[in-house]
Amino acid sequence: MAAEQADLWFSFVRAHRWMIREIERRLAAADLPPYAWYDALWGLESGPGGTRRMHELADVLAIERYNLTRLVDRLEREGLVTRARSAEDGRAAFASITKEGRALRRKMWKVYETAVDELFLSRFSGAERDLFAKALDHAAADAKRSMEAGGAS
Amino acid sequence: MAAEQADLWFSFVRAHRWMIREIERRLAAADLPPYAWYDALWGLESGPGGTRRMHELADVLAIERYNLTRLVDRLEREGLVTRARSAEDGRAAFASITKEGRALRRKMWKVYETAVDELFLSRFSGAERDLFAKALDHAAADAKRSMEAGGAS
DNA sequence: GCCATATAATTGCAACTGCAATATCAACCC
DNA sequence: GGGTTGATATTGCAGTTGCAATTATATGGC
Repeated sequence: MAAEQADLWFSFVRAHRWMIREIERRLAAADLPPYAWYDALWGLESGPGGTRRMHELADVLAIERYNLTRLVDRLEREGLVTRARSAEDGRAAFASITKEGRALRRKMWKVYETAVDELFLSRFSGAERDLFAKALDHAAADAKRSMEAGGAS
Repeated sequence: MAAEQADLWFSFVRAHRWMIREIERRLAAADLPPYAWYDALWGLESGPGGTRRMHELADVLAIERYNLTRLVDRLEREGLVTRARSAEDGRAAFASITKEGRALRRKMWKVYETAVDELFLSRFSGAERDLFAKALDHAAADAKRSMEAGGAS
């Protein structure tokens, strides 16, 4: 906004904000839980046997561990996820998706995918999708690296 | 994540998350307020005479009005913004950026811009920036339109 | 084995957000 | 010109997030 050059960044932020808001609205309108639940359920379902260690899941989701703890609390309360502790490493905790969790994720995916396809992906050609996905992955990796370097100071 | 096709979307979300986190980290490391303050300050500074109506500012920032009310509360408490009510329209409220607000925004911009340039924009060529920004603006407009249509139901 | 250090998960508390009122005023209509 | 409708800004409350501990366990040096 201040510099002509930064326009892409501000378009990026704006697009993200509107997309998330509209996705949340559609999920709520279909009586489904918020977007974050989908992410967590898919993070588990995509792991071996529908299970992941907490800190690994936090990494996959790119959220903080303490927030994951409480997100999993909520999912557990709804019977979408179960928790277990490791025998080998007493510190480790695992979360697993349940049958109900899988069913809910599929239902959410229908709404979610439709919105993303219709509002977002339809704006890009196949080649553009590839190109931009690569650039964004690089940016994410850079930011993550910078976080880890700077955060450790 | 679930579909190959949706990869651009998930790259988009991941990149956004890491970028925001890293920007917040750098701001905090420089003893500066959070990212949202920058947005609000710039939203005001870019308006006529550094002033905007509340609901207009909420629109520019793409945040909810009640959140803006409280964000402006915080900014006002720090002397970065002043509030005034309209004489013509008793409902209207205006917010204006102060000298201190402008100074702080400039300081934040240095940190913010550096991060965005270094981590994000550097990943795109000039032509890509244009192309991508346009596509994102379209997606944002679509999502906004869909919100307004669906929200009114 | 014992201590210092590191890692994993969690929790307490303060700050922030979303949703559903509420208060205030404007505009329209008959 | 009084009553209904609509818009603007704000607030109460419940839910969520971030930060700074806290608890529990593992690992490496000696």
